[in-house]
Amino acid sequence: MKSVLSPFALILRENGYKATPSRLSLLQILEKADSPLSINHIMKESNGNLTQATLYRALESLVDIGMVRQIDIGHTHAHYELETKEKHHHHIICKKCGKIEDVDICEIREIETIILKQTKAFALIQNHSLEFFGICKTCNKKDL
Amino acid sequence: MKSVLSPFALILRENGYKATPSRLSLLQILEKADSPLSINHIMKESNGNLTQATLYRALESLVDIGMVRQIDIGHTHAHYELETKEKHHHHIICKKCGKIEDVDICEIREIETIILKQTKAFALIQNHSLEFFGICKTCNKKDL
DNA sequence: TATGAAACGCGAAATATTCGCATTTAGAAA
DNA sequence: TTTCTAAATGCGAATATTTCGCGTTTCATA
Repeated sequence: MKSVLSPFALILRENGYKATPSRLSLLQILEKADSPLSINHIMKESNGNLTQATLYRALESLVDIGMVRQIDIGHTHAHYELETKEKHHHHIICKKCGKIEDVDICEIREIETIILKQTKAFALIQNHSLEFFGICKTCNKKDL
Repeated sequence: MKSVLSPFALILRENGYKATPSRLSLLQILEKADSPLSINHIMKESNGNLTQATLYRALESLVDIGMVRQIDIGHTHAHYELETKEKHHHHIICKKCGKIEDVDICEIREIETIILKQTKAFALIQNHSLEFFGICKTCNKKDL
């Protein structure tokens, strides 16, 4: 009886990584999330399926092959989000309360082409970060 | 004898912060730098003029009023750069060797206008992060 | 189903950042 | 100029975040 590989498992193998329970469980957690998650958040979600060291190592491999995106939302620790071609997006973060909203516009690919034409030193661009920081309407009202 | 205030000192005061030696010295270090600096780097440059705690606190205030920009170049610690209207720019970072080059194009202001029209939750955008990650030509050759 | 490289778990080490509190200081006010 | 006070600093310790070493387990290939 041959088991069917999940799409996630398939991608992992294609990239030379083993489809381990840790990685699959991490991917499932990220898949359910509707905003970038911190290490602590992921640990709690995992219900003991993930060790801290394993989580860091799993994230490293997934970021490496582009399945996961590491995001800096202005804290002293990173956040992580599933990266898919269809849902590629960025964020706007409220500096007061931390609220996060997705930003779907991304004309960065075009800018990347221009950059590669201008640069003398770089051969290729693999990815980019783009986040916006501001004040949400709720916090803005409170400040008057 | 009235002493003349430096431009940096003036901006600090306008924003309600004291123009202390720590802050001015930090600003001078950042002014001389040609790429975003880490805490360690700044500490070394400062030749004992800055304590670690003071440095973190100084950076916090300067980032707060927009004189300094905190930049994530994909390490586990932040980097800092002087922010000026005239020289606003972004970066492209080599994932292999860490080389950093400035990217001068920035059409993000226009995107910000669009975002504010689309969003229901956000009142204003104060700043943004945008960095590109890729491979420099030197590292790219080595990889063949 | 045996095998080896890759991944894991554990605990400790290394980094990075923040905090508490006593002391000093910038800058406003007298 | 001198006085005064909130703000800023220095020091050392605490906290938070990330990485590492190493013995054990497991995935995936043959």
